[in-house]
Amino acid sequence: MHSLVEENYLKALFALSKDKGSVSVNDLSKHLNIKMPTVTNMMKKMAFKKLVHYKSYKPLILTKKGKKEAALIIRKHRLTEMYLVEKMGFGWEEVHNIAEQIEHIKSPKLFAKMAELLDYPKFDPHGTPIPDINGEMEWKAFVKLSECKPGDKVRMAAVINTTDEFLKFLNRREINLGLKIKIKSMEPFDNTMVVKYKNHLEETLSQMVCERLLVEKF
Amino acid sequence: MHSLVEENYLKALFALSKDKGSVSVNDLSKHLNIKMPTVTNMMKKMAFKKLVHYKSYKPLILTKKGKKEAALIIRKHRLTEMYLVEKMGFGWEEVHNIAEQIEHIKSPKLFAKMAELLDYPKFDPHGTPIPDINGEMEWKAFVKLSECKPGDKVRMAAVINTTDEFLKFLNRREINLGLKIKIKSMEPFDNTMVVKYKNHLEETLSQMVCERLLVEKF
DNA sequence: GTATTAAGTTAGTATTAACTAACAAATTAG
DNA sequence: CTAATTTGTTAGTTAATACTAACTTAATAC
Repeated sequence: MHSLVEENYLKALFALSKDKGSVSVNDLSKHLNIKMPTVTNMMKKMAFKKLVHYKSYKPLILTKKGKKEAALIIRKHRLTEMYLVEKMGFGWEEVHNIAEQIEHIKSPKLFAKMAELLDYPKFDPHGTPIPDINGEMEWKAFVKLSECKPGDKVRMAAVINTTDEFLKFLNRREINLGLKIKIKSMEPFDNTMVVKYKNHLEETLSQMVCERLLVEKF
Repeated sequence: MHSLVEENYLKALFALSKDKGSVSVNDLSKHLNIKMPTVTNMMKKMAFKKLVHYKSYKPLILTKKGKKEAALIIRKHRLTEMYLVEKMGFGWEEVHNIAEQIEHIKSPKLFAKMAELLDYPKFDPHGTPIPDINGEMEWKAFVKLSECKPGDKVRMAAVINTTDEFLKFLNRREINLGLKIKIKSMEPFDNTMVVKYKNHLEETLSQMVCERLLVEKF
């Protein structure tokens, strides 16, 4: 089994790679409040254990195994949070620290029981998915940006018909996977959308563009 | 705060010193499955922290502070066991390992909530006392059955050192918590006791058994 | 009351997971 | 395109907690 420390690295890698699919040593270092050399060393150790793909100076990428193990820790964390709130009467703001500790408990039975008592939830009350016992999450289906409504907050999930031209267009506007976008308005006559993201306070996207961007609502 | 490792030493010291008040390095070493030199070192460290009185070649004695900290860990252990059984539907045999881990969770709130949901129990279902938030236990009223005299009428209050074997033994004889027992006689040479209860008109209990049964006189 | 055995200690080593200092590679800016 | 900045790595150190081997003190046996 893995140490508590390795579990925390796994969790951080998983969380940070949500967006880009990979993580820099620097990001991980900052996120965990652990100096970079320590992170580098740990990555070598975890690479040896086949939890992460590691190449000097290259971004860190979780292996399939690493992703699954991370998901199982997230599962324990989310089940615990939900159990504490729904069954013990805690407030949502109180449970994070407790779950942060309980997620490391080695006892399949305990978490199986929590899941049972909570009726095998697939999402927590925030709508965040809870991985199942195999580490699989049920992502809500991706939708085209063109199908969203003003006010929606979404995250970039995929791009359809990725021509070079189109990717350059997206790059120029700093639109990339994982980007959080808020939809400000939509013109009904030509289906043009006005959106806001990062430091782009107002960006207009044509219907053609909006139909090629798949997003995840949150 | 103390490390998980120190907490385990505290707990072991507390458990082993129940009877004699002090513990040998050797006993502690065996109980924790840790070699003696390691124990010696740890005792010096814990003596520095005022958790244990340590003198070379002398028995180990918990300080007042050490006793309190140990009791608070026991409290967390017992509350957890009880919560798992009463509120989550676990069987008693399943909960020990889980409680062994959860007892190290740093969250006064979590255990306060467990205590609340269990109605601030002073004893677990085995009759074992649960230390309160100040580390104080209520077992003053109880005496060992072996310390009673013929003619005494007593009520079963708790069981010390509850191994599976011993619990089965008690079950076979229909001895359980709350049972009223009358002491008929005691053999002075081997301290065997003859007692009477329910429809058992004459039952003989060895000294070993009598020392493990805590009763309340009335 | 010495000899043997058991218990306890000292010294030195290993591993895990952190750190700092110094250097190297990659990226960004002018 | 070179210089400066940022990012990443190497090397060496530290603290906690374990170990073994060797030695000392205490307990027990005859």
